[in-house]
Amino acid sequence: MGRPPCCDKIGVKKGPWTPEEDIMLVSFIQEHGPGNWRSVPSSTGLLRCSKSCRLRWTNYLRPGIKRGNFTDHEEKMIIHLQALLGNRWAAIASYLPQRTDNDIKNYWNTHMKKKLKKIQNQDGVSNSVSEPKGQWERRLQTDIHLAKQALCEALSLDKSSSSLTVTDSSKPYQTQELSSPTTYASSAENIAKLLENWMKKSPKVLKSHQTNSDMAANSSSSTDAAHSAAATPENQGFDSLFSFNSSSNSSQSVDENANLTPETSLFRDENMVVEVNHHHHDDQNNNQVPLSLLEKWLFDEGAVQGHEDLINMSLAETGVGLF
DNA sequence: AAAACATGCAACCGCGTTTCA
DNA sequence: TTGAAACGCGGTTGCATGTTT
Repeated sequence: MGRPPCCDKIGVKKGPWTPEEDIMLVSFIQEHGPGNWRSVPSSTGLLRCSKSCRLRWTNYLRPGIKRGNFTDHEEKMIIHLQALLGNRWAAIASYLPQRTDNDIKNYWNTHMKKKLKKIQNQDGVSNSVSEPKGQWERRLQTDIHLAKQALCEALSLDKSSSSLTVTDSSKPYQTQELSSPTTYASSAENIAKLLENWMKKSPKVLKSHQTNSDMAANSSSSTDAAHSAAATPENQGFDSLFSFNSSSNSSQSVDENANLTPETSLFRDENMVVEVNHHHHDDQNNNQVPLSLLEKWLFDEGAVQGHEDLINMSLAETGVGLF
């Protein structure tokens, strides 16, 4: 008597997303912002469950995502953080703002496991990466540090009069701004790039998409639009479609987003932003009572150090010593 | 050239947690 | 207070692509 899968309803489409669907989803998010996923399928007409929409956005369409080619630094971060936190991919991803948890998980399961196994075989020592001794203690300590950091940043948020810039305390290395329609621009670039790649594939791909019965309703017009748009170097069709605020960064490629701006990093945790956006004043009013005690606790042990310090501490503690 | 096998990654599934009526 | 719905996360799968035989 398990829970029925949310996507088992009749008429809910599964499988790879088409460019048309991506456009529909991004268009909706441009207007309404991310979050409130349950209303997305009905509002957009997408034949997808809300879960699928959220996943597509967070793992693929969200601006600021860097794909492929993990750098040495990122790789080391992942190894150390995995040793420290275990398979808490979302937590690990919070230290790598341009990477999604799914991406990191995939990278770990494919590249890293292999690499580490190789290294372990070379050393002839069973390493502690998978489940190091005392991991629970380290995990607990890390969580405490993160919690302190979150509180610290919440306090500074409350104290600052600025309502434009907030920091998601659970997402290190990031700054965030209030959500506005203009911040969704780079999604268009993501899609444009996707479409380019999509069109580069053999025509059979296109054909397979077109023959999909689920697309029958709107294939004639939208597929043509995608085709013509992707067929031109400038993706003109989509330029017009995504003409909103494309001037500020339209020349950037997805990879160039590697230098994450506050604008793009906004999407690291959309719900949090929306939350802040809507309830910032409420927070200021409602959270004051317990903070004095928390402040005391925080500052008794000294100011919470920066994220770098946390990482360094964690890395020193892990003693993985792979590099 | 083609079959078999390996790899990488997007997407799905199940379940614990949170939210809300 | 409670139960249903939604959210979020980690594990897993399926398929397209690349490599080897």
